[in-house]
Amino acid sequence: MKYETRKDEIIQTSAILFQKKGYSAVTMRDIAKSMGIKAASLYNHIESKQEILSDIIMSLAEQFTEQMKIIKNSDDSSVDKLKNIVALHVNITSHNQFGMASLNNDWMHLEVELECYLKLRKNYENDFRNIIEKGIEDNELVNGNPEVILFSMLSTLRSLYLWLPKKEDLDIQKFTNELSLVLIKGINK
Amino acid sequence: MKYETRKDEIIQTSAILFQKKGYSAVTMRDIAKSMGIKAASLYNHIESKQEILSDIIMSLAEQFTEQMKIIKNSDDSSVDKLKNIVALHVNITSHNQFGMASLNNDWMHLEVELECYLKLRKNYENDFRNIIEKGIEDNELVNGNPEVILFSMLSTLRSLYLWLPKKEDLDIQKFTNELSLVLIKGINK
DNA sequence: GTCTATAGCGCGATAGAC
DNA sequence: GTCTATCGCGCTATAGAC
Repeated sequence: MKYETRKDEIIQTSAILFQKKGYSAVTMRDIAKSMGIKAASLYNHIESKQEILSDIIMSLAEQFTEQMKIIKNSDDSSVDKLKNIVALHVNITSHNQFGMASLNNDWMHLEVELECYLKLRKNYENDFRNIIEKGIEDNELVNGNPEVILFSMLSTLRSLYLWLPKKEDLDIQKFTNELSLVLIKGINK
Repeated sequence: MKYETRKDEIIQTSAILFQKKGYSAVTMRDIAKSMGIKAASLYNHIESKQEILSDIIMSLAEQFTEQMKIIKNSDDSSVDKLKNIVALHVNITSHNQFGMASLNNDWMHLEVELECYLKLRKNYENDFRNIIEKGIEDNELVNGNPEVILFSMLSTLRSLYLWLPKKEDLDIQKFTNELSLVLIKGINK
């Protein structure tokens, strides 16, 4: 069976539509039509359109938070921690292509959960930054601007949702290694 | 004077609002309110909401197309061409922070101009890819996967609009150099 | 659990006074 | 060039039959 519950089907169907046009441009009628039912029927399974968005975004934000906690508390070197962060983004994105679009582009349309989301996001970025700064301090990384390094890596990792779907027959493990090489070792010969 | 024409003011004001909430979530009443007039008055200067979006996106797309033509036809090395592309993105983004958000996130809401936009975008990516492939061929760049290199660089450059505004007292030249270093030389010691 | 019907509201855009 | 008033439509969400 493709979906565990009808609510699950609504959320996954919505995520696909939200990726294409964004939360605001997708109507309840669009979602219902994709499922072959009428818009009013959706409300037997969900409270509101807002609840759909909130479910998509917050479950992903919590996955990132949980995994980052494991990575930052490990005994790995800073470079290995960065590689684990790359792998984390590739893994979550490959299992939630569509939801990642909402996480990146539609978080500002959250209502009650907005503040909580922003806090999780800020903490994640701080953990990421601390790992980079520790790597520079320990002479594992070049003595560059940690903000620029953070920005570059995070921008690439946050864009994975746009790019992974294009490579359907992708070997995830191989791709993760290639991306780590480009992001960490650079491209200059 | 801050704006050349009233139409120019509408477009720049809209770009700021589009960055915050996206094209679909911004209403003509929002735009008018930001300018201290009523929504109906906007229509003395523009044809439609769609025209605002189209003006923002297409003028930027044409700037990128024009500058890429100069870069790809120059006699520079591949690495220098890549550095010029970095500088191009930093320059355009620093002068059009808000419009770059629409270029990245709201292009799918274009109507008559959608096809033209997609063509310009595809050509731009092809030119970028060719420069990377030439660099690998000539042994200037490491023998990595050119698609992964393209993806990583383009993701970072396309996210600049999110990041440049946070660094208000930024030395553009210095930042361009730092970013080129990170993207091309990598961060590993 | 899905349907039809519809409430209540806000949207983009237009008409016409000033 | 801006205003008030309004049209026609589509939106989220609800009520109640089946």
